[in-house]
Amino acid sequence: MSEAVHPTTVEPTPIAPRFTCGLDATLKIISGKWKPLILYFLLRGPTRYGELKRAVRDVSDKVLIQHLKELEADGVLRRNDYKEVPPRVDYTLTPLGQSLAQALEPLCTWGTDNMVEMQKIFAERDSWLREKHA
Amino acid sequence: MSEAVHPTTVEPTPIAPRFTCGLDATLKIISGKWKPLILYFLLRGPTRYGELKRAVRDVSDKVLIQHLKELEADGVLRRNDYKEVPPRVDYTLTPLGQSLAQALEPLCTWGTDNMVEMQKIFAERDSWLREKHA
DNA sequence: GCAAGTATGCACCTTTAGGTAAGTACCAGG
DNA sequence: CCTGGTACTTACCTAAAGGTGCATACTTGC
Repeated sequence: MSEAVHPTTVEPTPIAPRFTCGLDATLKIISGKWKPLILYFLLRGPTRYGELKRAVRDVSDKVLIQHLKELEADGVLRRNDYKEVPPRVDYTLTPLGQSLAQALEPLCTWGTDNMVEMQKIFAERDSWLREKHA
Repeated sequence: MSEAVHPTTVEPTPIAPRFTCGLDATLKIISGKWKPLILYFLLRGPTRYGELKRAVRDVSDKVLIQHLKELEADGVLRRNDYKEVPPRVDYTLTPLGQSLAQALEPLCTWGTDNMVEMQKIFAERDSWLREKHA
């Protein structure tokens, strides 16, 4: 590599900004197995923890909480604790989160529109994996 | 809950389709550290392996190839092998892939629009992690 | 009085996604 | 003739993401 020839040339910013486009930034926020689902579901309005848990099927408590905390720290949702005796908490999208969730809609639509092909693809994918594993 | 009252009502399909909406399906396809980036980049037209590798910074050969294979198997892109002596291969989006990549645009836009806030958030996130780890 | 539901916290464990480093077959260029 | 570039492949390893199960503190319903 030609870089190795240079005697450690400049490069004064070790902080790599590294954005192909805004996509990198977005992905950093929504990466997490259930995060897109959570955000998208919250478009329906304030949601209690329990509801969310039931909505986002198969998510474990640990991970759900963890994701919620991260999303809150990232400023896309807000946690509301009503300080009631049987705990009562709900989650809302911030304006930022709302716009993000809306940006997810095309993906949702795409999935819906191509549901049939997806079914086929997943079926093939599964049998393909089975062969490979056996 | 009133559901518990019902004596194990119907539910004749044990094959769980499990789609909150099409989002689940979409996520199954684009989940992979670099997949969204790959798809989005391919919107620019046929791209050789090397170009792609250089475009999607920091991706390793192993993973890039792997992702490309999966995306091909999922029918969103096509691999073109020109069977030439120094290998020459390029990748193109299928119509399906094209529509998918287009559905990613809002995410990209969102990231760009909120770049400033993202910078702040990531900075805070990092120092937050550092505290926690130390 | 005991189970269940509320929203979590924590310790532990497994899985797997991704990275590293090597090798392949072939050719062009210095 | 040896290095570098093409597009991969394979074996191996690690870090991290996610899952499981238990505990909490309080209340209401059976």
